[in-house]
Amino acid sequence: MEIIESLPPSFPDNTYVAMDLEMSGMEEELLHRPTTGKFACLSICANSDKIYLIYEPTQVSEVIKRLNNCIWVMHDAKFDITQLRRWADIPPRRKLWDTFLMEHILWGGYYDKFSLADLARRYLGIVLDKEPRKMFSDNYQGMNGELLQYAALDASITLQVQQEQKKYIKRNDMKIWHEIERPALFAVLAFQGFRIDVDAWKQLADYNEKQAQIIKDRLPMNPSSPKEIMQYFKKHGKNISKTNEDVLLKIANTNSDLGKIAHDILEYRKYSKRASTYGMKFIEIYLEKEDNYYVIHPDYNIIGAETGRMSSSRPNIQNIIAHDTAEYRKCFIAKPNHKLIIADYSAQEPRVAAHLSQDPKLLKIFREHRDIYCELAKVVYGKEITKKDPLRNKMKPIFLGLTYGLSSRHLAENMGIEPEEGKAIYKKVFDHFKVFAEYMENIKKRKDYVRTVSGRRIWLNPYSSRVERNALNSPIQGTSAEIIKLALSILHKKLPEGYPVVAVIHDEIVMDVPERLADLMSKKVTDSMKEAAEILCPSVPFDVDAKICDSWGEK
DNA sequence: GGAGACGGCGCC
DNA sequence: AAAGGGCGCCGTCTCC
Repeated sequence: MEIIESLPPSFPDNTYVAMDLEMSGMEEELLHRPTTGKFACLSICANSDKIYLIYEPTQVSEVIKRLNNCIWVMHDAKFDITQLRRWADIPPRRKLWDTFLMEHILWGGYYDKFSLADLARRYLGIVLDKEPRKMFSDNYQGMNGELLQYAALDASITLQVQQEQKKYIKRNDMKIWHEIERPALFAVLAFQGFRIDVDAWKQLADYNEKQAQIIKDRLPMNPSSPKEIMQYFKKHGKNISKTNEDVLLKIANTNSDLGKIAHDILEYRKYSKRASTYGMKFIEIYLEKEDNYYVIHPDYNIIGAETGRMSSSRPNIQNIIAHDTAEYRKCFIAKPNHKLIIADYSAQEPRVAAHLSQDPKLLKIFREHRDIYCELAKVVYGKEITKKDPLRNKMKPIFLGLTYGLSSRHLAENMGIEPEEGKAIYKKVFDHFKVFAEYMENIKKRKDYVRTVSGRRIWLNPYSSRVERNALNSPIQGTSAEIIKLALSILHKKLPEGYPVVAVIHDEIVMDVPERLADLMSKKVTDSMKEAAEILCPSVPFDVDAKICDSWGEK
């Protein structure tokens, strides 16, 4: 391996060129933000034996310029591009190969590890020593011989992995990359910060911390310890093997001393969850000042789940409390003189299921824009109900449950009915939606892989007890994920300058736009979401609800 | 003292 | 007969 400590030349057009950026002194919690750390080096490699290294960030823009017509190969390009944009203009580009995302497209569900070291071992039989990386984070003293080797090797390995991956990549995998994942990557890179009402959040954090402490003080054990809870209950004549909400709620409903304890533990759990997961840490670590207000920028993982769903972390914005209270989402607000647009698909997964199964009765319901849950009530109870009927909410878990293989027994438990009744409900639903039932029966037999509508493979583990449920659910969840990703990128292309998306939550897009543009932007996001669904699931119309609000917590 | 598993629970 | 699909984060606990 020859290391050349200088700028790379201009390679011929469409040369695969691996790049790997090393940063020093990055804060662990903020690896996804261009706000901490310093440029250490960039290694560039078009031939795995010859690596160019630069140490000066001032040279980044020249490198970018010289390599503009090459196909960039990066392992987790989201990180490198986020950081490199501190020193050079890098618009969305077609000529990009992300070995990390490509590996997910190829082997989602098959492997569960996707680091460069994992890929090096899988494809090249090389065991990478990740120890030297620590020298970039702790106490960085500038480049030395060992670090130089390490940085150069990463670029070389990335290129070699890409060359191996290429042998497995089929035409359709490239289509998924170029039409779904790569555009979604650049859309996510363009997300803007989500403003937070810091004072309101702090007040919630304070309050819940205090409440949790009050209850903890009067309990005879550490209520955060399932072990201690079980020991305590055993000592008082009640054997339990789990201490989750279902179990404790049953005890809490008995009129006894233990019932009071169980009730208190559940209360404690509620407050302490809010004080910890949604507490001060959320505020202290991730806040960024922007003009005279504060925003957060979560880290979106483009393929966060094996199904293709995105995930979010640092902080996870996709699990902010929504059902019990709106006060948390009310802390997410529009910027000064702006409005939030909250747009979500109505019954996205049932529509996807209709498209995948081509069940004529399901298709008819959606084509006539009827409400799937009201229709379900008709099928199950023979009752015509309106959207306001409380029965409608009871129907929701039925269809959702079906799509991930919920057993009739658990369905009955959730609905608070007898197991036989649960069974009867399933029978009625399957008898009515016959083609859907056949689709489910067929797909759950698969043991190798299933596909989404784009043709993405999701590998199954035939030895897992979940294999049937995964087979049922993955095409539906995975297709839904593709729809929202495509919607994000269609919207991105409509708004290349200043893409005002601030969050995406599986079937929902949140934008923060100047008030005067609110109606226009609301239409743009709605149209983009409908177009995306139309492209991937053309047999079903998708309805989108869009609201213009001041906070995320408004109904 | 740190890593990782686990129980638990927030969301879609 | 049968752990309800997918995540990330927290505190606890075990192990090294």
